[in-house]
Amino acid sequence: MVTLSNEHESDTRQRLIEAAAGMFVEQGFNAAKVRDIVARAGANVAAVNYHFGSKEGLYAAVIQYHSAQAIEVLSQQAGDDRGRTPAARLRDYVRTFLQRLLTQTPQFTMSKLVAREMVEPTAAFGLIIEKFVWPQYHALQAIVRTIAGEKLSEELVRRCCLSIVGQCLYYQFARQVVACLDPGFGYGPADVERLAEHVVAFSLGGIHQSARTRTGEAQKSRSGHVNGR
Amino acid sequence: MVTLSNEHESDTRQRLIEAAAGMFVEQGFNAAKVRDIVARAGANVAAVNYHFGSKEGLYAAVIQYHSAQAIEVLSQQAGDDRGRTPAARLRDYVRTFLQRLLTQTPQFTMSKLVAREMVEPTAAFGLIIEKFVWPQYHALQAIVRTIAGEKLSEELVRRCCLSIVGQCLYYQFARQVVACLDPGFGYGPADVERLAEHVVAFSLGGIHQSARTRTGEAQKSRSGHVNGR
DNA sequence: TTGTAATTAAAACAATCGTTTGATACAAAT
DNA sequence: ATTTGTATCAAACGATTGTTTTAATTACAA
Repeated sequence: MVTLSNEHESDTRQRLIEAAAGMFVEQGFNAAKVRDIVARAGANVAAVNYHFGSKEGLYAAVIQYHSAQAIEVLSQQAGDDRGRTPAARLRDYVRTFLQRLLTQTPQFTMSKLVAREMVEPTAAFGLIIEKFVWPQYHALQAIVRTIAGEKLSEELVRRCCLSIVGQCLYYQFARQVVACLDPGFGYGPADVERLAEHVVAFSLGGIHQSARTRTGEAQKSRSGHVNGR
Repeated sequence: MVTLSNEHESDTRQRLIEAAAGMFVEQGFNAAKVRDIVARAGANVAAVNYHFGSKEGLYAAVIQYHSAQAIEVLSQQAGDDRGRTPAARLRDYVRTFLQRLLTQTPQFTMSKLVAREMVEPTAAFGLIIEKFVWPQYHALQAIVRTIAGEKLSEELVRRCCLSIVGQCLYYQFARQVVACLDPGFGYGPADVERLAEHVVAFSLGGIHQSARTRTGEAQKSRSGHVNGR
């Protein structure tokens, strides 16, 4: 209620949101402790309950704050797809997806919060799915469909989409594992750029192969097109 | 120390391990509370510290117990690769990987614990990586290499491997999201079987496409082989 | 300046966590 | 029978959690 159109608009409130966003991204909702958050914000313990009612309220405020920012960016990027090749659209999709997810920039905090919600859902899960996951998922579905040229069943389109986002999200979910299995990958802009190129190429090949293999007779696909023979 | 060759071998100890394994798989190490574990095991709260010293000790015992069982299964499956086509080996790899990861059978608990360690590492992380992730990773690397026919750089081999396991693990990490985006997927044996077929086909196409695109000039791959043009 | 509301701060609250204690029962050994 | 070692239990411990209280401080209007 005090959120908008209030001339005072406490500075502590904003610092709490930013500090909490960092902690929630780095440690998740449950692992992030309010005493650590207020310490990072330079505020008192009671401040979170005073300004947001509860830890959950603070989390909701964090989501709402970065939501507005993220939706704004999302809307301005959409619409310039006309004339572009389907593969180029997939490239853009994967590249921006990975950049927002993996690079350290304090911008695009929302993408990391969404990823957190996937592995450790909170009360905001439904809202996150509706406002961010579904739209992006549908956009990816459209891209995959045009790439496959209507040769894919709806089920296989879903499978391909999940394969694509699964590849990307694994690098965020399992950072420590990636650091072990691929020590050369440093999550820098250049690394992310090359990763995006791989995911795009890999997924383009995967989509076309799925379109060839068809949906029904998965059982006897031993005699398919890409077998090592 | 008291683990083997002890005639008493408390029954409570075993019940604790099994109950704890379930809780750790379902909720993770931190979210699983010892009072819930002992309740499921029908034991007293003090039993955990009496038999295992601490919650971490219980977790270590769970890992050790299912480790032995899992390594046993792993060793008996290896070695029957001779004469099989590379694609068939990838099919076996993905299928068993997904079955162990996604199906509900109390067997193969280890796979789910390994997946948990990836997103929420504990003190056992290093051991898990060394004993389970590395071997499986190397096996997959060998398969991918033979499929690509030496045309892939080592970096791209790693990328392809991570793309494959990323596709699989996403269905375990983000179960709730999958349930939203693909409500028809029920994690039953038939679902997992069809998913495996997709991941194999998708990945075979991805590997071959990666082998075509090559490693260096990712930048100008706009004129590659599979672009929608 | 004074009065009023908003904000901050120190302290404590109640609940929960992993852990420990001390008593008790039971078994095998002396 | 007594001792010793093992196992279980109810109860409580100390630490940490999110939350609340109460008073002090600040900011702004009358």
